[in-house]
Amino acid sequence: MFDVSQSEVPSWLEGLNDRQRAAVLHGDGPLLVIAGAGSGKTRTLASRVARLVDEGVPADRILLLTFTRRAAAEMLRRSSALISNRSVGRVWGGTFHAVANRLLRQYGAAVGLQDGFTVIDQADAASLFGMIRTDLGYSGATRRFPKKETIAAIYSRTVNARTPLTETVEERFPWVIDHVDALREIFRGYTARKKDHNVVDYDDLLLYWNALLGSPAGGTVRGLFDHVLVDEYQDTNRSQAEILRSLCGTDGNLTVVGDDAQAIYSFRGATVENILEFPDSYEGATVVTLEQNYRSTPQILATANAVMDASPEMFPKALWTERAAGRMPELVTCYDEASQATFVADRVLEHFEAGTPLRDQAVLFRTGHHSAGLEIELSRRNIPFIKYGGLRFLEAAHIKDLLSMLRILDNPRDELAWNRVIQMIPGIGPATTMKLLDHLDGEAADARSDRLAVFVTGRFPVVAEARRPMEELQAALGDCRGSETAEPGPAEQIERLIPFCVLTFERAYDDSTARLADLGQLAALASEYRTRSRFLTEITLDPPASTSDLAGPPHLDDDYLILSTIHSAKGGEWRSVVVIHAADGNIPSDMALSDAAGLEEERRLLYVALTRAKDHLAVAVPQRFYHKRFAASPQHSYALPSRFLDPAMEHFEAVSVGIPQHDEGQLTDTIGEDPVADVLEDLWR
DNA sequence: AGTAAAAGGTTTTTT
DNA sequence: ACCTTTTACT
Repeated sequence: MFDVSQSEVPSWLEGLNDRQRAAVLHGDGPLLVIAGAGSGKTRTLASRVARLVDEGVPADRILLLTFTRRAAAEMLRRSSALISNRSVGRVWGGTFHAVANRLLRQYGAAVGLQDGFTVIDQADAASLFGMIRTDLGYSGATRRFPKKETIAAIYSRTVNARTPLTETVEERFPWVIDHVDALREIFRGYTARKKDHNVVDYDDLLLYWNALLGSPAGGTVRGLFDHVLVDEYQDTNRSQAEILRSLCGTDGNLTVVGDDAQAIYSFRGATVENILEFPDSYEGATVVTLEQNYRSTPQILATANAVMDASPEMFPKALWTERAAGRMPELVTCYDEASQATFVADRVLEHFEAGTPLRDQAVLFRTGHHSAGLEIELSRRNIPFIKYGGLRFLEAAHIKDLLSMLRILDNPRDELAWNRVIQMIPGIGPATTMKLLDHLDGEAADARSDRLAVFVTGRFPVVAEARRPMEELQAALGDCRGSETAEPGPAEQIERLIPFCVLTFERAYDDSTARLADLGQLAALASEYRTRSRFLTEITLDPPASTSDLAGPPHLDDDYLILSTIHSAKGGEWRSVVVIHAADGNIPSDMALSDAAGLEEERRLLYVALTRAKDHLAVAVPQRFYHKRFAASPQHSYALPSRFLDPAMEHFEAVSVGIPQHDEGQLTDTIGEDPVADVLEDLWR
């Protein structure tokens, strides 16, 4: 089977174990690689791509689908390093969504998509749902109607999981069960509105790609690729599985790699059935299991395995390692969040002094805000850090303002963008905006033109305070549009729009200076793109990690600690990992307790977190934490370590931090943590 | 009539 | 700390 002679072992086979070699050398037909945590999955996939190219498959006929753009870039970089004479640069690499976008820009007409469509992100989708909800009169009339974000989540889940609306609501959103009929109406309106505005959302990208494969153009698209490789297959949803099946057929050259023990995206409609049922769906599929872990010490691996052993696993595998023994993982009981932050900062500096750069250390947590206290402590101590997950650059209101202006230029039918931009003008609210847009559309229809053209040349009676900003906006948009032949680059357009922001930010934001500075950052980012349209699409499909979270002294320069949600840490590995807020209620999250499947996913989440560590692992549990339910009266309560840690207790070394002597062992008897505060609370009650 | 300020309620995780 | 609804003010 291997006709590779000993004398000339290709570099893409060097240092691989037997299982990995089998995956790399697998010929045609479906291949499933079950790759346990740290089992050299990336390397194997990169080697396989290298082998294909080396053996003559044209690079641009290979499709590599990954979970993030970064992952694709990293894998292709490693592939390139493994082959000497040919380039791997033209491999189609990226997320399902990015590839769908690329294909639909070219072949979208076959499924009724119009040229120049705009891709909207989850937040935009939510805004659109908000508009429709108001238009249909569900805002004031009905009590306790779900928030627009919730509506968007229900929609997305229904579409991605392909479950009927009623079922989605019953199982996942039982508290809105009374509004199913209203939701149905809103969803219909949403679909129609997107078509009107020539916009597509994330879910549409997958739906249209799937539809494209079933259309007359399907054969052409299928014919583009000789090999398709998919990473993180356990986190694909039904739409994605259908796309692959349609793209490759049941006996095509499809390689999927994943680990059912690391499935953590079911909230997004991902279904672990995709990977579990792969051998049935693709008869004759070869299955390769990678079980040797190259990442973690035996102690860390034993801990993670103990957590996972309590869960029923469908693909049996036992991770093992040849690595030398290391230190026992620590279970750190902290008095409160403050002592947890102190512990983390101390520990990070300790490792740093001992030679582990900050970027080889990570702090992981369940939700974005769990790092808030730590971030303050790190800033105070001048430890630079960067945070992944949680709030993003793109989600900030002022960034959305500016991007909306670019979107108007790009797609004058983008209602969402128009609404946002026009309402930036002082003295103009929803009612005036609606009137203005209606007026524009009327004029545009008469003149057989678009509303942008009418807007930049027209004159509109507005209240005095709105006059100057309005004129500035018209002039700026006009300049950005340029002439038919010469349009300024995206960065220049942003610069041109800034004066308008100067006029409007003052009123809208109390920290307008900082926000204006961010726009400069955005321009810098945009300068790397040739066209505005490209810039807009790329930034919504692959949003940058936050920029302003950097702090710290110059001498540490490019080194920074990694803070990340566990979800965003997927695929990462660090020499030292600290998992914080590992209390029951956080992991598992209180909200996941209602069904068994949700609980299991939380367990896998913890497993993913623990298996990121190479040499050092610590799990911190603050005993006392504050509920800020209503900002008025913060209540504190006691937390226990995550229930998932119970079966792993013997693998941990117990450590306590910040617990006052007299408090130890009698926590349940404590009456009031802060008697003075309690007295005052009583007085104000 | 429409906008801006103030009060009131509030289920993570992300392409 | 944020978004939606209510109230006040132009």
